[in-house]
Amino acid sequence: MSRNKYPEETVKLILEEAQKLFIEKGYDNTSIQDMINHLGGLSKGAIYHHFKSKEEIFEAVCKKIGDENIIYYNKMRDDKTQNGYEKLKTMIRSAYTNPNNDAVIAMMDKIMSDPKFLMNQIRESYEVVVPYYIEPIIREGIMDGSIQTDYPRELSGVLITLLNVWINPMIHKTTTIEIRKKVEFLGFLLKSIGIDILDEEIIVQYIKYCERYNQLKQK
Amino acid sequence: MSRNKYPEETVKLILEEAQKLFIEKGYDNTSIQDMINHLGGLSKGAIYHHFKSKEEIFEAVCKKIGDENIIYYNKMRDDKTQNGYEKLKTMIRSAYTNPNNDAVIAMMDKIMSDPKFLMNQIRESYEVVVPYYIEPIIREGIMDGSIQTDYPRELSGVLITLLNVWINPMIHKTTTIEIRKKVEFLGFLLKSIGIDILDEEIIVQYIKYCERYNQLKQK
DNA sequence: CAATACATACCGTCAGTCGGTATTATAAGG
DNA sequence: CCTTATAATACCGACTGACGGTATGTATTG
Repeated sequence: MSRNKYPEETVKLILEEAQKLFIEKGYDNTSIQDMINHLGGLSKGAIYHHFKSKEEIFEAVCKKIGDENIIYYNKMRDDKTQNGYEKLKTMIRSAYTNPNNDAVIAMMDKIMSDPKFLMNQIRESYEVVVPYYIEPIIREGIMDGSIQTDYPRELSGVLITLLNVWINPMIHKTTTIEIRKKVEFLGFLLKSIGIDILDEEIIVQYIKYCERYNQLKQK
Repeated sequence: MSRNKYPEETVKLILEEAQKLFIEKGYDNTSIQDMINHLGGLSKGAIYHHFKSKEEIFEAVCKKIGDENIIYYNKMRDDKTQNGYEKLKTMIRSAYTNPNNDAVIAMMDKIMSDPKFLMNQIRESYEVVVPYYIEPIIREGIMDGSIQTDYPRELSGVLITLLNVWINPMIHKTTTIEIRKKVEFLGFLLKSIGIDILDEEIIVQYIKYCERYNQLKQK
């Protein structure tokens, strides 16, 4: 391929293809040669001109995915029409209502089954999502009186951990019956520490989401 | 090396060396050649005679580590001198009082920093530790009246998740001040759902453990 | 003599390198 | 303002060393 006047476009092409392949086949099973084959004429030298290692490509892809999510997070956090309690609810719901189409579920599943991506996801939730989104929303809820707690930071961490890890069907496989007990218990737990936020609507939506995931896995 | 009359001894040697290297350098950075170099004369053919892949060696090492832990878990679970509540307390304590020597802390840290090992650890806690140890102990506590809950399974999962992931200094780096708030909140949370189990003694021990870990990390 | 426990040479694949080339940006001189 | 020399950049593609894994052979055990 001939030299591109705007190298960012080449970088963008590489990252898009890398993301697609990483999600499709996992980090280890995607080779640089794979990327070259899908990039129509672009050479190995080109890739290594823009990135110094496969690892650096991985990190750039993670950042790209993170940046895309942050657009939605910002919208939710800065929404003037909702109070803290409502925002937190929206935030929780967003974890499994956006991905109601099967493609996104499949993508998430691939990501979660790759330890490298999963660890990145967990770390990012503690380093970005909690301090810049969940905690500020809870603090807003404290200010406007819609949430009561003395531990906004810790509550955020626990909430994210349980949603991301414990209740995540992609990490811990569960049957439909177990799912209901788990999410009901989570509701009871949150209510016990002052946040009555998992209503029947959210619970039902979440169970539906898990069931859809289990269906997809069986095939 | 000449043929060994007792091949299990060769297998044991390989696994011991593999475990040492995996922990020291991580899974990806340990090569089969590394193992050969440390196994004094044993060849690649020997390794691949006993294991069909590097992945299989990894799984065997994980099983080995798991089996070693299970000995301690069995002792705690089957101890006739303690009731359910006391056993659960012992179980929680064991996570950070055994490893009071720096070598074990360093080992755990290495394991936690390798996504492959970490995922294995999380999965095993859900598939083995919860159903065969934590949940039975909590059920015993319900029977003998020392623990009150309607959700023994879910409570076990939440407990393990928060101990293993959220409060784990090796996953989520925290300062001494943050540690105290986190563990206090965890105590409050558990108390709110009916298990008043994190007393001042456990809290202080845990903080000491984290501080020691942070000291080791600074060097 | 059959099964097992190894040794060794070898293979394909991979991430990464390096010397080279073509294109663009920069800047000096007319 | 336009040319021209020079430097910087974008990219090529053959090559390297290391890796996981295999095939074949050999000595030892049962």
